[in-house]
Amino acid sequence: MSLRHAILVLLQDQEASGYDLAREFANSIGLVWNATHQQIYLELGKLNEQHMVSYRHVPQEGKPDKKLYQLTDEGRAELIRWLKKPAGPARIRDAFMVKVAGGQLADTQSLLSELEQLAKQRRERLATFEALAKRLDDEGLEDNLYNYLTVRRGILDQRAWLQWAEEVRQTLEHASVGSATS
Amino acid sequence: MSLRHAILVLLQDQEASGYDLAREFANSIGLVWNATHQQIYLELGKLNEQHMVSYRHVPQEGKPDKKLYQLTDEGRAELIRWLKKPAGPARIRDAFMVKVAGGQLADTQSLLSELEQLAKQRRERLATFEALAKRLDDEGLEDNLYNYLTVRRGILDQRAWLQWAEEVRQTLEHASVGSATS
DNA sequence: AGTGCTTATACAACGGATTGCGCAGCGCTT
DNA sequence: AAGCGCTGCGCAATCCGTTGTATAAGCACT
Repeated sequence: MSLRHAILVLLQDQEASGYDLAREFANSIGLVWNATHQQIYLELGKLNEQHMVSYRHVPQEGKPDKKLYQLTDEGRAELIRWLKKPAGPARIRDAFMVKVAGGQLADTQSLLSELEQLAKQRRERLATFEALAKRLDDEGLEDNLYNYLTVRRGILDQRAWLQWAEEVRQTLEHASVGSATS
Repeated sequence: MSLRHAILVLLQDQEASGYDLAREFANSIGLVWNATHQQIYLELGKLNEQHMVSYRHVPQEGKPDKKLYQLTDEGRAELIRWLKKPAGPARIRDAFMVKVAGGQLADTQSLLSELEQLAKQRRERLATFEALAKRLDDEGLEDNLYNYLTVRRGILDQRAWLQWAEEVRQTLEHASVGSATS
């Protein structure tokens, strides 16, 4: 029930279009809360009706017009109210992990190749986050404290995942050498 | 769309009742895929209709009767089919992280106390997982390989989170000393 | 005696989320 | 010239998920 609050948090720093938000949900914030563009446009509509956000229409050439949304005082008040309440428990749906848990019935090779593919994505993300963390650090942490901490979470998460992936790789390669050498 | 497959994975090892599964979803598997009991009972009903699982009725005294479900050949086949397809992207909804991202507007002290509360839970989980990993190791990894790897994921995840929490604690305590000493 | 937890299953209602479709034009590649 | 991908918005249907409620009995605590 707090996609709305994730949006309000994003709008706290800068005004943005639905499309901008969708991109942020696909990258940075997406690691913590994901949403598709349909969901976002719908929620922006509701937030607007409830006077939590307002928008100005920006005509563009070559591209479709856009609506730049910003927080209203009421939106900011709602956000502050929400921040005071304890957060609900985190929910995850990680299909790959379910596959690992059921690994006995799976083909080890295809599991390993999927693992490698995911590891590649994680390495890229890690690089992005490390660059971003450095930039925020250079700009001065005082102004970017919470962004910095969020990015740090991303970094530690990627590293932990990659470390685990390395363990899995070694374990499964040994196991497959030991049992099923074609 | 793969709560069903998570259930099939759990039933792969042993027959279980809906209630048993609900407990597993609240603990081990819940870190990777969460579901409530209503969802589970509903899905078991559907899986039964589709002949992916079967059950035997077990009368009990003092407690309500239960249905012990097990995988059918068709269920196992479906699971194998699913394991071959690449897994969909992981989805997360972590409200606390959204709160951290919006931390500028929050009360630092209440954020820190919520952090400490979550850290406590994570430490407990970590201890449980470490004990479980040790037990699986003692029993022989060959038989428990995929369970072991899943538990390892849990361990590394808890450690990474706790490390981050420590960073946050230090950062925010310094910051609040620097700026807002009551 | 009353309250609340545990075991065990299940329905109903609502709201949130995913999927599919549609419009519209620009720029790049094949 | 056709196809693809990006920017940008949006509706509709359906599916998934959460919350509330119900039943039923035993056990522990107050």
